[in-house]
Amino acid sequence: MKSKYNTKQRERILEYLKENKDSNITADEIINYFKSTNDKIGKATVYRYLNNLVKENIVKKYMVENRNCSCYQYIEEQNCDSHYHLKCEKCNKIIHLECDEFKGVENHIAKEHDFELDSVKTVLYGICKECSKK
Amino acid sequence: MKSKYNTKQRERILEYLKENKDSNITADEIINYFKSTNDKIGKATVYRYLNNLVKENIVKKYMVENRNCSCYQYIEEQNCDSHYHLKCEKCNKIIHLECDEFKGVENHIAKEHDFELDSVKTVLYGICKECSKK
DNA sequence: GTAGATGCAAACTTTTTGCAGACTG
DNA sequence: CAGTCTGCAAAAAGTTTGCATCTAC
Repeated sequence: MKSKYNTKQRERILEYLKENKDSNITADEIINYFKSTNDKIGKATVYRYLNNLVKENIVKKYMVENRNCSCYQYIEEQNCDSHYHLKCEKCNKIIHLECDEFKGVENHIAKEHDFELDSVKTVLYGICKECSKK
Repeated sequence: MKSKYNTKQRERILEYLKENKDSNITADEIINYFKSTNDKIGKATVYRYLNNLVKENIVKKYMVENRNCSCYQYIEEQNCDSHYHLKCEKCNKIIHLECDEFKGVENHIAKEHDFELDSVKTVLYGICKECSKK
C-alpha cells in the first residue's frame, strides 16, 4: 500500500498537488497539465499514484457536486488521523481542527447515539472567516 | 423540466425511492432491483427520471466518496436543514442527528475557530451500532 | 392526435486493469 | 537483481443520447 520507490513522475505529481493545495484538482486536470508541459505521465500512473496517496492519507479525495469526477487535495501536515478537517466551500481551504470540545462531542455521539465517528473520512464543510467577510 | 405524464415506471421508481429514504440509493441499484422483479424498466428511463426528480427537488443527489457513482435520496417533508446527518460507512444508513451538544460545538467552532458549519453539506461518517457489533 | 415517455443500443466519460518493458534501491 | 513502477491499450463502470415506438391525456 505504501509507496516504495521515488520516481520522477511521482515527484512531479505530488509537487503539482502541493502547488494547488488550495483548490480542487481533478485527475483529468493533472493528466492534461502534464500533457501540456511535455512531461509524459500516463493517466494510469496518475490514477494509481493518486489512489496510493489517498490510502496513505497524504491527499484527500472529494466528490464535488455538479461534477462527475473526483477531486483531490494535498494535506500538508502529519498525523491527520487524530483530528477533523474543516473545508471552506468558497475558497476550498482546509483547516486542521485541533479542538478538545469536538473530541467531547465525538465521545458524546459514541456513548449516547451509539455511533463511532470516522475522523479521516469526515469533512466538516462550511464558510471560513475570510470568505464570510466578503 | 417538470414531469408531465404519470407512468407505471415513474410510479414504481418513486415508490422505491420512498421505501429507501434512509439510505443512499444508486441508479444501478434501482436498475438491478427492477431487473430482479420482472418489471422491465430500462436504465435510460431510470437516469432520465432521476434527473427530473433532482431538478424538481423531490430527490437529492449526493456524490459519495469511495464510490464512483451518484447516490439519490428521497426528501421527506421533514426539515433536514436544521440538523446534521450521520452516515454509516458499512450499511449506508443515514441517521438524523438531533443533538443539542452538537449544536454547542457548532457555536464553539463559529466563535472560537471562526468557521460557520454547513449542516446541509456536511455528512459525519462513521460506524453505526449495528455494524460495530459485527 | 400529439407531446411526452420508453427501451434499446451506441456513444461518451471517468477510472481500472493486464502486461511487457523500464527503473529504483 | 528483485521488487516496483510506468505507459499503453483494452476493459470496466457510470451516465447520456439518438431514434423508432409506444402511451397518457
